[in-house]
Amino acid sequence: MERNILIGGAWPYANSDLHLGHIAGLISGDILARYFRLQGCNVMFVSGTDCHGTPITERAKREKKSPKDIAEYYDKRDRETLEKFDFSYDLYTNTDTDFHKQEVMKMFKKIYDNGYIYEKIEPQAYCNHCQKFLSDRELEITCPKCGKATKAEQCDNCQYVPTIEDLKEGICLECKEKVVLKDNKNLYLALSKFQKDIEEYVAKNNTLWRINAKNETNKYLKQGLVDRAVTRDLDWGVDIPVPGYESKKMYVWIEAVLGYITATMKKCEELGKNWEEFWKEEYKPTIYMVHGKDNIVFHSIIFNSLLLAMKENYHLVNTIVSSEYLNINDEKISKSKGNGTPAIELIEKYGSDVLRFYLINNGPEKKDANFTIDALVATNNGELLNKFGNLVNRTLKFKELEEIPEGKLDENIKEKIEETYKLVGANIEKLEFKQATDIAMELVETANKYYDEQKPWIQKKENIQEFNNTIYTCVVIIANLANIFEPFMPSACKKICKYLNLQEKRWSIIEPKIGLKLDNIEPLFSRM
RNA sequence: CGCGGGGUGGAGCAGUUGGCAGCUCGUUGGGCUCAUAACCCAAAGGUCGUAAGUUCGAGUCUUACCCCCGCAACCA
Repeated sequence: MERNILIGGAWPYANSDLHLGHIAGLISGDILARYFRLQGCNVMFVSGTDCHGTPITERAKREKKSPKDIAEYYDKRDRETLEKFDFSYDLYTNTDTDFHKQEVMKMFKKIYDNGYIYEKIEPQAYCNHCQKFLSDRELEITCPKCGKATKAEQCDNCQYVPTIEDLKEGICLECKEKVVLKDNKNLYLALSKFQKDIEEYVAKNNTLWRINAKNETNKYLKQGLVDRAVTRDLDWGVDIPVPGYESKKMYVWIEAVLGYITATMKKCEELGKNWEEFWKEEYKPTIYMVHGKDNIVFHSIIFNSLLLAMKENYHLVNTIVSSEYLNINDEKISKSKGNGTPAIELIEKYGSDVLRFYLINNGPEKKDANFTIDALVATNNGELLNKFGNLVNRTLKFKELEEIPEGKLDENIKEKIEETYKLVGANIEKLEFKQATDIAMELVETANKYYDEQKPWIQKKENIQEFNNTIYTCVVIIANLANIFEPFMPSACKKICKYLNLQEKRWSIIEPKIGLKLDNIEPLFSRM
């Protein structure tokens, strides 16, 4: 039976350019999507730009623009970036579409009607001058414990978490006026009701999760799940479909994660497919969620709770593919350090294959990783160009070779190719992407070794049939490398497909057409 | 006892359930000339932070200790 695979890539936040760290995390999704497509699975790979939330409204205010302008600008930038990195999303949308908002409101209403969203009235800091309720981050207080000034979320200095009483003395960060406490009503998601369900779900499903996802999720479960406010006093976002909440918007994390579903619905509508194939229990889908480590609990706990709260037989997330962080030159990526070079600038300079390969082979798969230009150059010139690129070149551009000769595929090589498909596939499914690329590179090395042992430059003079066998065998290897490397370096693979006129892409051994003219062969990679 | 990550040949790293210590680069010597001076073979180089423990056997598990890195905000 055809497997239904849903892959959700984290939604980039529309308030700054994507940097290499984002790509390092998201690339896993594209590997999975491309691999499962080659396997012939029914794949849906979705993502989009997250247009809402306070950082965007704050930025808009600073730049004297509308939040919509900001969101639209970065939505466009992000699309461009991801496209240049050869991300193969079935749909990349954004949260500012009417479709998304309408569908999310329906889901929210359903959860409300099911009794998992409830109203709570509590005192909250209010600024009379700005005429609005302030979130803790918009409020400055003097820490009662250590006496220093701090934002009201948590003391910057001593980690003290302020109580509501402490906020009475706070001042509005925007206008510097003293605030008052005033009753405010908000809707809360009853996460506490799902404690048991989520515990059971995690215990049953986490065998394939990344370690960080297990640890982080268990940490929250151990502390006990706490209900979370899902309405915000903002004017930019998705409306609340409950009477009395006309002036508020939906908490961005609730709305954005539901985007995985709305995006699937949208794409399936276009294709005339049934979106439930990817989400409902009866279709036995496999659901992957791909993101950085700070996103873990939103996907493992909140998203799954929302799915349960709809009570519509949703299948829960199977696998949390959460990466660690990427450092640049041994430093954490941060705007103040100015080392978060937009990924789009790097891709324009270096191209997608080498950056993708580097991020997969040296990326933050299990622990924080480091990126340096020196290492990138080494990967490009050593691994890719000298080994892979050169194999293709020395074979297809063999002196005076004009077409793929009629030859016999070496039996040992055939076995090696078949084994490589098996092992690379198994490692991709285990989320061991680094290991997968290492095994794929082994086939390249085997090929170069075979080539040297056969000495085709001598065979050509002494035994033309042996020469043909050697070249043919190498061409077969190259053709199959175009499949095996497809999840990692689609652009180079596309070039090979063109050279060898390969029509069929699949996850098993293929043989190219004998007699095909070898024209216009260009190097796969260029020296840096 | 704040939280978390890490200490493996010259450098950068893998080592997934404990079973002869691997990879890339670099170094040294050799081979080849098809290929983007790329390819292939061989060699040198590690008491796996320290100490103790569990075990037939530990880089891998337990305990103690030493050292390095991150933890306002922006930020995956």
